[in-house]
Amino acid sequence: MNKASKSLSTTALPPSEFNQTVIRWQSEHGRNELPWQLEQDPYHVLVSEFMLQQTQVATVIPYFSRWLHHFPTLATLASASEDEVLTQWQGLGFYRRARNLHKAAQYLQETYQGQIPAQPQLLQEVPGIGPYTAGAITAFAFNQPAALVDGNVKRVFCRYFGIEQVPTSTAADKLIWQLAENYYPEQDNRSYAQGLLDLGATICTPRKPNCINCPLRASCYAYQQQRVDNLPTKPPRKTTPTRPGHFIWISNAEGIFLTQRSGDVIWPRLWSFPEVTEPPLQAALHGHFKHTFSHYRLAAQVWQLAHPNQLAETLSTGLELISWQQLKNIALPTPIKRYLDKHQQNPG
DNA sequence: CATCCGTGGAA
DNA sequence: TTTCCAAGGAT
Repeated sequence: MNKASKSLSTTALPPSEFNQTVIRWQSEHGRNELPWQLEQDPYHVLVSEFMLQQTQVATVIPYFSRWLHHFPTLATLASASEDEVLTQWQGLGFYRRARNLHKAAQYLQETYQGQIPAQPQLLQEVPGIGPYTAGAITAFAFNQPAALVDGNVKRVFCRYFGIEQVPTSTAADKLIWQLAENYYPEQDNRSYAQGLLDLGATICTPRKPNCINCPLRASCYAYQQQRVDNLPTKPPRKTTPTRPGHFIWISNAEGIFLTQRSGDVIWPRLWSFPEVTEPPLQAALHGHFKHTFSHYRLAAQVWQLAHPNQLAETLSTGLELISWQQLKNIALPTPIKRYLDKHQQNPG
C-alpha cells in the first residue's frame, strides 16, 4: 500500500455503484436547464466552458446569452475581430480566455472545418483548452467517456475518499485525476459529469455542506469521520499586496483620450486611461479608485495634466480620442468603465 | 512548482 | 470590512 492510498477511505463504493448513484441523483436533483444545456450544440458547450473557467454559473448566464446573440456560430466567432470579441467579453474578467476562445474558434475552423473533436487528447491541442475543459467538452457536448476534474470534483473527492493533501498540490492533483479516470462510466458520462459538478455546487459546498441530502453520505469518508469541515485541507493563506497605480485623464467636449493596453499585462488589449509609473509633475488629482484583483489590490489615482503637451514626454503608448458615444463599443475594464460612468457627467 | 490573470457574490 | 473562492489555463 503506497503512501497516497494509505489515507484513503476503505468504505468507498466501487466505480460502477459510485457513478450509478451519481447518475440517478443527477436525473432527479441536478441542474438540467442551464442555458448551455438546452440545445446539445458543441459550440454552446465550448463557449460556456471557456466562460465558466473560474467563474460562477450565475455570473456567466447573461454573458452566454449575449454571446450567442452576437456570435451565433463557431464560424461567426472565428471571423470576428479581436476587438469585437473583447467587447462582448468585457466585465467577465480573465480576458485571456476571450482571446483564447477566439483563437480556438479559428483553430477549429482551420483544423477540423468547424467541427469540434470528441476526444480529450485532440481537444487539449486547442488554445485555451486544458485537461478539465477537454474532459468537459467530451462529456457535455458528446456524452462520451472521459475524466474531468474541476474545483467541485476536487472537493467532492477529497471528502469522499479522505484525501488529506492540499487539493492544489501536485500530489493531490495526480491522485484525484487518477481516481477520476477510474470512476467515470462508459455510458451516460454526461449525466455523471454533470452530477459530480452539481453535487459540488449544491450539496458538497465549501462551507456548510448539505450532507443530509447527499446520495453518497453513507460511504463518504469525511461524513463518517466527521471531517466534513476539515476536508479538503485549506492551503496556507497569503496576503494580497496593495499596489499604487497612476492614470491620466485627458478629455474635451468631443471625447476622451484612451489607449489600448498591451497583450501581456493585466487587462490585456482592453482600453484604458493611459497608465504611468509615477505621478506626473504639474498634475492635478482628478479622482481615485480602488480595485481588487485575484492577487493584489490596486489603489489608483487619476491625474489631470496642467499642460497636455507634456503627455508625449510621459507616454510611450499611442493615444486615441474616443468619442463619448463610442465608449460603449470598446472593451473597458470594469473599474475604468465605472470611473467613466461616474465622471462623464462632467467631462473635461 | 509558483505566479499571473478579473470579477462578483456570500458570509 | 475582510476573506473566500468560483465548470482553469498558460507560462
